[in-house]
Formats: sequence, structure tokens, C-alpha cells
Amino acid sequence: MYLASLGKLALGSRLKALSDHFYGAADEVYRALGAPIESRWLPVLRYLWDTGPGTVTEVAQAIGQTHSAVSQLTDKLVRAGMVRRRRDPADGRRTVLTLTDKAHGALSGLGPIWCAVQRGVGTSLEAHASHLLDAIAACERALRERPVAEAILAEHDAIRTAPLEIVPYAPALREHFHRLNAQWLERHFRIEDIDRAVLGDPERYILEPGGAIFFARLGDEVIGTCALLQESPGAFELTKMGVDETFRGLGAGKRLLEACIAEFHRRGGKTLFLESNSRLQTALRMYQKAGFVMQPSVREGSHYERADVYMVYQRGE
Amino acid sequence: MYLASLGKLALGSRLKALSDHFYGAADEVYRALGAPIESRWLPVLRYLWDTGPGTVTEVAQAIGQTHSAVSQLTDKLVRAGMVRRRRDPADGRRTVLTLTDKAHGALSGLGPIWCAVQRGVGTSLEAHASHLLDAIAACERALRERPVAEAILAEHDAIRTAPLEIVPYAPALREHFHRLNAQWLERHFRIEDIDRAVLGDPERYILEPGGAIFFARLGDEVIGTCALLQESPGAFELTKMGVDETFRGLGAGKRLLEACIAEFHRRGGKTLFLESNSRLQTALRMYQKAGFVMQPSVREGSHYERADVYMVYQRGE
DNA sequence: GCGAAATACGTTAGTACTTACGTATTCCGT
DNA sequence: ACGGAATACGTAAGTACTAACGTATTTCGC
Repeated sequence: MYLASLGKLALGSRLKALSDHFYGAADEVYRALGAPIESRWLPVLRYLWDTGPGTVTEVAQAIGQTHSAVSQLTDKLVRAGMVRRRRDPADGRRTVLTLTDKAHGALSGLGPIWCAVQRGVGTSLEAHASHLLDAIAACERALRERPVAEAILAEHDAIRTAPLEIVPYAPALREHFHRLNAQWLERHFRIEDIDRAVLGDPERYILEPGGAIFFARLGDEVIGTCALLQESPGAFELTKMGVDETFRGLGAGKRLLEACIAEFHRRGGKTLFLESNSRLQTALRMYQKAGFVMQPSVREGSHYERADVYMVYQRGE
Repeated sequence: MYLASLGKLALGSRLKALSDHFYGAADEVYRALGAPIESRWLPVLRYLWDTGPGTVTEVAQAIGQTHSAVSQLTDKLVRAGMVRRRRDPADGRRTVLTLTDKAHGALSGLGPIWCAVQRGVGTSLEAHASHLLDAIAACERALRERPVAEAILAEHDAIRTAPLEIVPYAPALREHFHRLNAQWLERHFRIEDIDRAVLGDPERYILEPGGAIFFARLGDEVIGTCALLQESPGAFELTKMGVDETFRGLGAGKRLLEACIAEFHRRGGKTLFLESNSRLQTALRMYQKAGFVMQPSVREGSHYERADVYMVYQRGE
């Protein structure tokens, strides 16, 4: 699913879709069993059922909606004969909502259905349902304490003011080389033996044969890396390009690519190629813009199982 | 929050609220930073940006919405000058959506904002954000394989056909006594020392002093329990009433209560009381209906910290 | 005890979708 | 080659909300 690849950017859309799915399923069940209620009524009806008559604002706060929403929903419930509106004699501003006898009759027959919903969701989603509920509860709590918008703006400030720089390999950065590459390998593919070797000892597998490794730093954070591997004298492979998922879109990949190409020229390389996978469309477009040209078939004797794209750098772009 | 107490029944409502929250936060950020887009545009714009021009249906499937929604959103994007509609020359039915130069310019400047969103949501919600994403992905997958509505209807069928019966204590049921009580204790309070003792060895603490324990079975499952404890000769306490959360609403609690009261009479008891907590409104209403009357103050020398309600059974109801 | 502020609620207008439907265009079997 | 089925899309109508506003009623400060 495409939305999943957007990560936290598309949280709203995915939550909405899930929400609609559950509402739809509930209504399907109510219809199939002839229950005289709709899924959207449930919070109001259950609240009045559980805690007795209540005012519009009280109900609205309990179920996390605006008083207008409750008021409009009440219109429908009154029309359906489930709820009565009464002026509060003690406070003329308030409207007290009360379940009618019809509603009491209807709701008391719904026990088995609600029970089936609880259990059916559980059997259909297994443990994921509880995980989802737990995650929702945790997020509701966190959002009440720390507004997201503020946190995002603070992050934006930090990102904008921190300088983005490309630095060459240093032993202290070895673990970052592993971390940044493991991230995308694990997400999209799996770590092959050759990856494990190279990521574990980049000095031996990349630097000693005459290659180079660069890192992108944003302030104190190491957010990306890319390597230039000398395959044979004068023939270089661009490989192990990885940018932290949460730092994509800052141009770190492009800067790393430029640094590698410059290094390739500085060393008087003759050919520069790369192998990649067609799933990584964003990366492929970046390679193309930098001057790599798609080859008609994969490279012979490729190191990687996942390689289904072979690109070669053409000097003149 | 009231909705949380409804468990899986209110999943739709809570997901919707969360969804709206994230949309709102995103829009707040876009406004604050002067970004020329809205949160609802993101899936379409990002799709076109990531994978190039696409048809209405193609976009709709990728972002999980109807073609109508995409078509109407396209109207807005065209009006905003971000997207162009073009007839597909190869297939006159299709409309190809393309980003305008203006959109390309706008989107290429949004990298840092999207990056800030990813990171800001992460810092605000900490690990909960990833848990939520994982749970969403897992549920999306599960829902595609097993429709919830069917699972619910199957559960309903099983519940309706299984007989609900009340049975007395048997050693094989001891673990159920613990399980059913631990469930509500852990959810609402904490397990006190006296609970641990009684739940661990009900034969010694309840049966031997002249009490009784009943269980509610639904088919093969043990779904509830309740105990009658002889405090002093002729004085009984109703205690340890617990019904599995996913089996509430089937009347098991009421049946257990009736069984205990009948047993109290059978043993010629003089007084019957219970201690509870004002948070357990549903249970209190059930006790009231069964003939228990709220006392003005808590019982002297109560066993429990959590007790703030004291009720005494009045024969005549 | 009186006027301003706060509150409670309903109404209106608007948004972001959905379902249902109508109209092109293409596909496909004969 | 042609008629019906499938498809692609747009439009209309409806739903479930929210935000904004208006109008009662109550509360509060002095």
C-alpha cells in the first residue's frame, strides 16, 4: 500500500480509512441482525445507558465531540424515538437527554451483539486489535500533554538552522554506516551475506581496495551515507547509499551522490556504475538526475540478489 | 476518557478523532510555515510527485479512496494551480493527472517540512507513534484477509446458541476464579494483599469458612464468577464478582448474583452486604436492581482500600 | 442588585468524504 | 463488425462531522 510508504506523513488518512472500515462493519452487523441502531449512535446511546440522563455538553465531552455534533445527533435520535430532550429545571440553559422506554428496550436486547463485536474484532484481528487499542490510548495521552504541531515546528526550526555537511569516513562513524544501511535493507529487502560483511568492516571491504565513504551530518546527527567501491582498477561502484528515513527530503542523498562523483573524478576513475532495485523509485530518479543512465539489462556477475537495475554514469550527463 | 471504557466497540470513533487531530496538526504546521498546501492534498500530490503522472483510478487505488474523492480533490487542485487534467491519448476514458510547474516548485520546497513532520510526530509521541503505525499496518492486513463483519456474525451465532449456565465451584475452575477477578482488578485498581490471598486459595478463604463460589459458563468457556463469603455466622459478603470483559452484556452478572442470593437464602443467612467502588457504575446498578441498598457511609473495618461504596441486601427489594 | 462575562445550546454554512447514477470509451465474444 | 459488458470518470445527493455565530440563561465581580 502506497500510504504506508509515507510513514507518519499519512497517519491521518490511514486512521480515517480504518475508522470508516470499523463503522461500516458495525453497521453491516446491525443491519444483518436487525438491530434498530446505527454505529454512529453508539457513543451517545451507550453513555446515556451507562451513566443515566446527561446534558448535551456532558455527553459531548465524554465522547470527545463538539456539542453541535451531539445536538444534531440528538435530532436524529429524537426522530428515531430513542431519546427525549428535556429542559433542566435547575438550569434553563441546559438540555437533559434521556433514553426513551423504546431505547431501553432496544439496548437491553443488544448485549449479545456488543459482546459479539468485542469478540469478533478480537478473533478477526487477533492480538493486533489490543495493540491498536493500546497504541491509540497511548497516543491520546501523549497528544494531550505535548501538542504535535508545536513539536513539528520545533523540529523544523532545528532542521533549518542546522548545517548539512558531507564528511569523509572516520572510524568513529563506522556504526553509523551499519545503522543507516541496515535501515533500508531491512525495510525493503533482507541483509545478504555480502552486506553483512561490508557493513561490519567497511575499512577492509571499501577503503582498502581504494574506495571511499562519505557521511551526511545535520548538526550533531549523522543522517546519511554513501560509498564508492573500486571494483577493478579505474572501475568504481556507487553503493551503500542510505539516508535515515526521518531525514529524507533535505537533499542529503543528492549531496552525498555529488560528493561520490567528485571523488570518482578526483581519483581519475574510468567507469562508474551502480546496482539497485526498481522498487526504489525515488533513488533511481535521483541517480538519473545526477547523470546515471539505465542499462537494458542487469549487470553480469552482480553481487546482489536484490539487484534488478543497472545504471552507468555518463560523464556529459 | 469514556470511549476507552467501551473497548473495541468505539474503535471507529476513537480512530476518527485521532485522524482529525493529525490532519489538524498538519494544517496548523503548513499554515504556520506558509506552505501552499493542505493536509488532505498530500496523498494525491505526493503520489504524483513520487511516481509521476497517473490516472484518477490509479491514484485512488494507491491512496485508498474512491475515484470520486480523487476527482473532486482534483477539482480543487486544478483551481489551486497544482494539477493539470489531460485526456489520455491512448485511452479516451482515462484522465491523466500531472503536477504543474508550480506544484513541482512548491513540493520541492516542502522537504524540510515533511521531514519535520516525521520527526516531530516521533518526538511528540515517542515510541507510541511507531506502535500505532505497526498496529495500523497489521490491522489493515488482517482486515483484508478476514472481514470483521463476518467474524462478528459468527461470534454472535456462537454466543446465541451456547447455553449460559451457573455452576458451583470445582477445583478445576480455580484458575478461572483468579483470571476473571485479576482482569477487572488490574484494569481499574490494583491487586491488594487480601485479593492475592483469596484468589490464590479460594477453598481456604471462601469455601471453608462456610461460603460459596459460582461460575458462569457459556458453552465451553468460563466467562464469569461470583463468591459468597461468610464473614461471621449468618453474615455474608457478596464479593469477587467478575465477568470477562469480552462477554459483558449477556446477563451473566445478573445470573451469578441471583445464584448467590439464592444460596444466601438457602443457608439461612441473616445479613448480606457488599463493598464496591463508585467507579463501577454498571455493577452498582445491577446490585441495586437485585435488592441491594446503598448505605450512607462505607463499612467500618473494610478489607479493601478501594471500597468507597457499601450496600446491604434488603429482602423485600 | 446590576451589568459584563461565562455557559449552554441550537442553527447555519462549509468540508471531506461516500454512494448512486449517468455518460463516454474500450474490450470482447461471436 | 457489432452489440453487450466492462471500465473510467464526473456529477449529484447525502452523511457526519466542524467552525462560526446567535440567543438564551446563569454566574460573578463590585
